[in-house]
Amino acid sequence: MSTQGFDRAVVIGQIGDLFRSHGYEGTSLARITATTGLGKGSLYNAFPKGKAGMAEEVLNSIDTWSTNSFFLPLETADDPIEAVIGMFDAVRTYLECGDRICLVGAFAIDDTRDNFAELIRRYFLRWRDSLTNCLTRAGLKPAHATTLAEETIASVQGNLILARAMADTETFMHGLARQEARLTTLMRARQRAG
Amino acid sequence: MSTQGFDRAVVIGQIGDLFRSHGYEGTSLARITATTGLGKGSLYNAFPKGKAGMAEEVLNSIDTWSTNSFFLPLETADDPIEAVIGMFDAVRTYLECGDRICLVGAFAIDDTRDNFAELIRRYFLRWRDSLTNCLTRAGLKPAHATTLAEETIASVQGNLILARAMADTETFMHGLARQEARLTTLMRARQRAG
DNA sequence: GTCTATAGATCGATAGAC
DNA sequence: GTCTATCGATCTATAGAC
Repeated sequence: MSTQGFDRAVVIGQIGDLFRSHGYEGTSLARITATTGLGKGSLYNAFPKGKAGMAEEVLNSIDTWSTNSFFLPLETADDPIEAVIGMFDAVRTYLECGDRICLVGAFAIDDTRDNFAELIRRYFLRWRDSLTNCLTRAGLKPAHATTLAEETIASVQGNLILARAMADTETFMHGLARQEARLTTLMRARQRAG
Repeated sequence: MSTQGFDRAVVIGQIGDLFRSHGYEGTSLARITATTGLGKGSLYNAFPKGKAGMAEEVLNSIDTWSTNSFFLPLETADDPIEAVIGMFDAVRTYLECGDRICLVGAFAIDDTRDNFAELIRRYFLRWRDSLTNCLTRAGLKPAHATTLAEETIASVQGNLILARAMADTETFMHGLARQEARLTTLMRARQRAG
């Protein structure tokens, strides 16, 4: 039975935020019990695979959220420019203007990656390919679109690190705004040309 | 006396690589003794402040290396274009074409940052300002130069994450090459105009 | 399903022999 | 200066009462 006395989605969100703050290794079960209010018994009942299982579910929930919020819109929206703008808005909201990190990217940095390699790889491939798809439908050449997509994702991840390192979230917002303008300008130029 | 039976620089390099692979929290003293071949007694004799002290020295050694390898050249070289190319070469060498991560950036991601905030902040500010300085001397407007400098650092950090996430170092090399071409093209244009 | 108690390993750090 | 032995705390995970 799945008659649990707590909201699984809420708990997954809380655990995700712990991973964001302390990293995978730095997030102890003691911290998780303190934040969620659940005992270890409840946690292991809900997540039989322990901490690794929790991380997997957190990553999957991020994937689901991203799919609904911008992967699918990028792949199917009638107006590609709107979809790109929507992606930047979603990213800004999700990353709280640079205060919050991208957990998938964070896990990719050290050997935490090796434990979730396929999930991480799929996530970034999907992001790149859905954005490439969108830019292509806007009239850009596929090779150019792929390059732009990779540069956009790198821009998000890099500006996040830079903003955190300099303790200045405006750095993140400005960097994202420039990249957004770069894409929309190119798309609008194609729109006028076509 | 500093009569130690080992090469301190080598040990610092080994510890730095451990931090790169496992993160700060994930790097245990057991791992450090296994890799360096030094017992805990030797380690605490050499680093009285323990793991935090080791991390501080690792970060300082990276700062020193970067200062000599590209901060100072960016600030003083007669030929700004050469200095920018030299910076990209140094970064490619240091990060082993994307196989190795930037430890300062990695520490900036989670709350490890809080323990080394000033060191991390100073490092990225110096990088940004020395590159801005170089681009300005090449004839670019200061505001534009600062923006380009931030975008370049973000590009390095972001392409590193992207390459690791997709398990493809070519992504990193291509991203870096494009950013390098972007900067040198702008500088050469100013050179012809001036 | 949730809790407390606890196992067994490992953590960072220290003490003391040599 | 380097080692081994060990401390007390903390780690992930499990057992068993309720």
